[in-house]
Amino acid sequence: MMSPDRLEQDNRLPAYLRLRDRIAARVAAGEWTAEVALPSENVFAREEGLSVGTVRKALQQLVSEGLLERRQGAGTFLRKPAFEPTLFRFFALQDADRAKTIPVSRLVARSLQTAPAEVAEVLGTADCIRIDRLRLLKDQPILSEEIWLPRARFDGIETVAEGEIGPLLYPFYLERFGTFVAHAEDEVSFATPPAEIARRLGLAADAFVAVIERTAFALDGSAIEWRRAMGPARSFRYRSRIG
Amino acid sequence: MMSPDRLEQDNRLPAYLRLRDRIAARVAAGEWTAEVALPSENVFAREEGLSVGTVRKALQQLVSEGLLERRQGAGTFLRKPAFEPTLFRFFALQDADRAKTIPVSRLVARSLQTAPAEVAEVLGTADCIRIDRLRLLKDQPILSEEIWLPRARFDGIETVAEGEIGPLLYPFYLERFGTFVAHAEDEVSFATPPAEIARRLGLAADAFVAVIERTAFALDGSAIEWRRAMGPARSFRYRSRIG
DNA sequence: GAGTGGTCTAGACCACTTC
DNA sequence: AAGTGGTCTAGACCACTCG
Repeated sequence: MMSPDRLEQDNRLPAYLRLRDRIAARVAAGEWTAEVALPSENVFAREEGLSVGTVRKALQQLVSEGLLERRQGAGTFLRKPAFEPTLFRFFALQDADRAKTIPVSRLVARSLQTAPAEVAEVLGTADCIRIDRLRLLKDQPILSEEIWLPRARFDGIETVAEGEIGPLLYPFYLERFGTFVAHAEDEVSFATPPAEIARRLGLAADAFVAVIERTAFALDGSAIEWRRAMGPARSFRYRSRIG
Repeated sequence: MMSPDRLEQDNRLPAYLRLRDRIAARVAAGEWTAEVALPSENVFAREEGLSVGTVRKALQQLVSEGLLERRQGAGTFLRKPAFEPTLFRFFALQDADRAKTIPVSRLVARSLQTAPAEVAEVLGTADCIRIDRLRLLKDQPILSEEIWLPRARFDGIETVAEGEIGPLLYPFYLERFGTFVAHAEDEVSFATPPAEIARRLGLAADAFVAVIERTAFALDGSAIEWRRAMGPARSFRYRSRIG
């Protein structure tokens, strides 16, 4: 209707799923940036030539995926902080105030690299960007991260000024590359760190670290990020909700 | 309609939520045990005096909560193995076949106890049953668990024959006490174990263990179980899906 | 008070499973 | 062929937010 030139995949998916994708794309394109309301159900229904019930179903899909939030009487809004909460689950928030003290991020290195086989298999390509990042809480290094991104999707991120990126990567992915992280899979384990990592974290050579390996996925289910984070085992806490 | 003597809480919740609770209660009561279909949408609608759309919404709630599953053309079914998958996330399945080798469970001790303050606060009572359990894979102890249950809900579980309980507790909670574990919150950390636990696990005194502290919740959101599990850190893997 | 999302109804047609 | 759940429509009324 609106843009038949960019029809994407119209392979007979239900109307509410196709609408979901269309709205997600417009969100990613930055059409309704801040905390401004999206069009109402009725407006969407008229514009898209669908019934209100179908529009509602599409919107609620996006709510359940964390992209939007709806407030009765007020409207439908972006949920920019989406996924932020999950970033706090790594750290031992043993501060007196376990407030939202976002750890400071310091980019140690960024470069184009050929991903190791394990990573390339997950991301579907070996043509990658690697980011090494150190995260600190109160000047104490608490996490050393190694992040792999497919170059096709994140081209140029290796040269973006560090100040532009901010402490949280997922909001930046959305704003800059239109890529929304819909879900992720984590795997936590325990190991002795490589010497280089131990040094970065200020640990003894025979210390132990917790290891979090994460694969992040876009709305369409494709893997868009692989990362491995290591932090001192003693102060490590990982929170998770099941079910 | 059917049993007005047990009206529970009719505090003006939406009809579809009240129906959800009614169906969940009947499931818990064992009304449709095996892999037999539940009544169809139309039957429920007629019986409950609601429209099909409302019945559908209640059923889909239960699907999203993991109690039921629906198959187009076939019907609506119980999902007994609910929550089983999450029980495998603890273990390093480094076997050649990473099949569903359920670890063997051995009950070490069961007794009525006053719960420590930390646990009592979560469960809402200090009048508890404590279960100590050891889990083994190929005769190797891999997890030592300390489980706290509110006595009001699980009275008698401390004397049930061990053979009746089986290796998985959550299905047993459902079958015996009508308590469905709807979700849980885990917290993973690493520590040096108490001497007693180290001994049970066959570890050196200065070894590291992974610690999983879990609170499990019923459908109505009340906490029904607290447990702490410890296992050798080196062979530990914890998988989690976010979002 | 106008507009929003939340609930609920009463249908229709379709895709699928089962017999 | 009959019955099931999945999609979609076109309304209704309500609870809530906001100007």
